[in-house]
Amino acid sequence: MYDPSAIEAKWQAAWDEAGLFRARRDERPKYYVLEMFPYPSGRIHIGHVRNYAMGDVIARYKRATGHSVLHPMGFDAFGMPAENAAMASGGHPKEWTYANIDTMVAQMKPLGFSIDWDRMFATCDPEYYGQQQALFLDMLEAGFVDRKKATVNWDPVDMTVLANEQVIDGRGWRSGAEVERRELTQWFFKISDMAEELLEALDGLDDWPSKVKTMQSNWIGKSRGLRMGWTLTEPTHGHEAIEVYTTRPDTLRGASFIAIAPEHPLAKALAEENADLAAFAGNVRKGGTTEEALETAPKMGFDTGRTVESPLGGTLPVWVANFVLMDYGTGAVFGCPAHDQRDLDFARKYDLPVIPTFKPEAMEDFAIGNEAYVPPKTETVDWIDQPAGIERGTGQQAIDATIEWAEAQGIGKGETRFRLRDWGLSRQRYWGCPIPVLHCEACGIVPEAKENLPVTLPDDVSFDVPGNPLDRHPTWRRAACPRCGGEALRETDTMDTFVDSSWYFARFTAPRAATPTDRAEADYWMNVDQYIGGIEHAILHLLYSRFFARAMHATGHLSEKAKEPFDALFTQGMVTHEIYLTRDEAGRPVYHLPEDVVAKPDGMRALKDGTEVEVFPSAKMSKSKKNVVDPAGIVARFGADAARWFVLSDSPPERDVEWTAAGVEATARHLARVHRMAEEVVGAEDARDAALEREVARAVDEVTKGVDSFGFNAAIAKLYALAATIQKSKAAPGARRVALRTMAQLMAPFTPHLAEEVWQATGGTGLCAAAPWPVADAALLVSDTVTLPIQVNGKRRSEITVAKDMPKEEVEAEALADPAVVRALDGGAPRKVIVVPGRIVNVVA
RNA sequence: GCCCGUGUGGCGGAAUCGGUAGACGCAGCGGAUUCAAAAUCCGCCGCCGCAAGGCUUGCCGGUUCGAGUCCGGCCACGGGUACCA
Repeated sequence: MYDPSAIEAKWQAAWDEAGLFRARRDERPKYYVLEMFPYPSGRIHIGHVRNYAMGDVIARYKRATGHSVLHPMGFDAFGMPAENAAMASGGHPKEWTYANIDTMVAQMKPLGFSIDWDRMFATCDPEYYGQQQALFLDMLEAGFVDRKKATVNWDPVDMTVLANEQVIDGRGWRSGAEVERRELTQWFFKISDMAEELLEALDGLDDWPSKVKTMQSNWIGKSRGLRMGWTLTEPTHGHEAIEVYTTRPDTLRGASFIAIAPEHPLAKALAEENADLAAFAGNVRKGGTTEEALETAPKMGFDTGRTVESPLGGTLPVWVANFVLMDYGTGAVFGCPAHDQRDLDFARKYDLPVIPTFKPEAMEDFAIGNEAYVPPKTETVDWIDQPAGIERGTGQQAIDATIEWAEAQGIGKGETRFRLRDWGLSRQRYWGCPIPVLHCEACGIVPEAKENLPVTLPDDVSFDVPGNPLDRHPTWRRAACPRCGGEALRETDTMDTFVDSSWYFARFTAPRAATPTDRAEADYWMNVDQYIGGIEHAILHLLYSRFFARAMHATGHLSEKAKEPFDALFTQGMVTHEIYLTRDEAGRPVYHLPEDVVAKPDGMRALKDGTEVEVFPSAKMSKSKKNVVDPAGIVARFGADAARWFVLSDSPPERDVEWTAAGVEATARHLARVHRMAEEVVGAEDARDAALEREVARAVDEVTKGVDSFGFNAAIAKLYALAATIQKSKAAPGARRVALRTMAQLMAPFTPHLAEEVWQATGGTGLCAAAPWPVADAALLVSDTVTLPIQVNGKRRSEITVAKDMPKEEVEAEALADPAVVRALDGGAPRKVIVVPGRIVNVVA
């Protein structure tokens, strides 16, 4: 009888006792596998199970192939939800967070992951964030840190800064007030200084998904363009010209206006004497700071009445426009409506000229309607009075030629720019790592002395009023200036939680060290050989970690090779589930948990009262839609092995997987079958069977390849097939016993507890988790015949089985003699016969 | 808006290099066992068609002896968009 609850606890205790999962530096090659650590939201969900099951497959497999494995776990424990919980129910973020961590660890341990729990930490442990402060001070000293203005979401009613997700349709989530953009002085990491290096090093990341590299490359956004000054017809407020940067200098002749950001110094100066412009600027400041909000906002402009001289003759009007951002380039652009949709919309709205500078190759009648003409820069077009003299050529040729021309004319200068902006790390929040600096009246901004670290968060805070509790704390801010000893005030900004997650992988190599890293440990364990996490982290987290690893190398905390900290990256998909809902009297949706719904012949019904339930297609599990599955319940009913096997079985790891009750039940049935098969051969003497040995060898080969290449679903499919083969085999019990023993090893990364049970029942020595991975006998994998499909005109008509090394001519003759082929040819002679050895035959009639 | 993905039977999905589309699993159907049921075991199972055969990988077009796979255009859905993590 297969009883997961009994065997799983037993084997977990056995592994613990053997200390199998404690990472040790020894003579074996090391392997560091890491899953992105979780946020302690309350309980683990089935998506976590899938993520850690994948890492555990790798960890157990690598251990079996003779590696010394580091497989740690921790918690990304600072962040907004803890403060939100404190606001909602009056607790303290610290208590909430640590209680959640306890719950989640208690949920994870029964799943049997081969984690070195001794290394666990949370980023909100003073031991961790104190080292983060030390790291920050080293980075400050090394010139990686800056202080400058940044734009934030300001809630004018709550008088507080809002996160982007707290801005809903341009309004504050609590106050409902219209949010406005406001500039604050903030701390920054100078990641943009590293843009070129972060871009170029992507090339070396051979084991990263190319989509992630493409996304990062686009995010960094290297571009070559032209920077030029447009002379104001009349100098004003100390401005003689407007500096503009453009990546499309080839469209210079089509420029019909200059647009500057509302925060541009010239716009600000003009607004001081023009109430209408000031009102306009105030108006366009409304709304959130996200790129999406800015890009999709209706385009608005204000004509300043000023003009600039065009280097090509004539003058252009100067507008203030909401779609020009001070953070990008110079805060000013020229508008070329003919070849930019945004500029065209703007020009149509405000009746500005639309001047084409090129048209499709060899086209006579060409006019711009309400759609800008924007062909790829690689397409050849005909140019109209192009200043650099191009007549027919690609956009890229014209861009290069125009930059050269502009430099020769002294109009402007070619310039390489990056889209990547510096990383603003200041947060006006309590539950984060305090930035360890002081503001001293005498000395200015002074770094805290390292011996005073950690700068810990005060516990006596309240969340009944909006804003940062550190700001209003009666005593916490006051401290002695480390330089002059006088009175100083602590910085009350805390760090972005992305800082916490940008070096935790390094800390795992020596989680209790008195410095951020212990170089001997870090040099041994780094890099992370396999990193596994969600695609949602493709850009920010991974880019910030790459930056941090470089900064940590520069400050002596990591070696040269760790500058790219993640050798291989795998991005896994989500676990989804159907959504069940009924309606209340007012027609509002009422969501139901999967366990509260039952399938009846005529559809889904609510368990409580039998009401008919509407079923919506699977979507990412979310608490609000109640389409969540709690792993604790699954483990209790079906066992950890069933949960682990199922989340990996049905879908390729990089894709989403749909959780279904039927699926996990089928898994449980299969695992029970395997258990039964092992019981049947207990006590048999080992025996041999050629057919079984061949099948086992094939399974070893395919499962190994599957595990090596993240084809977990394919490996599991093969394990299903192997179980069926063994079950149906007429071979002696002893031969099945041998086959099952190897199958236990192949199953061990997926269902480690059941594997131990089968291993023991079939006479395996010691723990299966400690046994070396099986190797397939190459001689058993080859076959001397091959079956070839035969196509006629690309359609499959027949197949033939021939010797593997049969010459092409003989294969062709045999194929043409095939009755089905003769019939398909209908007496006609083949025009051509294509024989792809070992693959296919195609007869062209 | 912009960047990156994904789209294959009733369902989840397979097809590692351009070479038999639908492995494996679910659901369904038929049978064995059983007094009966559960459990278990065996078999069938893309669509249309009595059959021969035809059709079929989101839609439209292209390259090729041959396209789920490569190219172009569209549609839908998902991720990211710098203060959610």
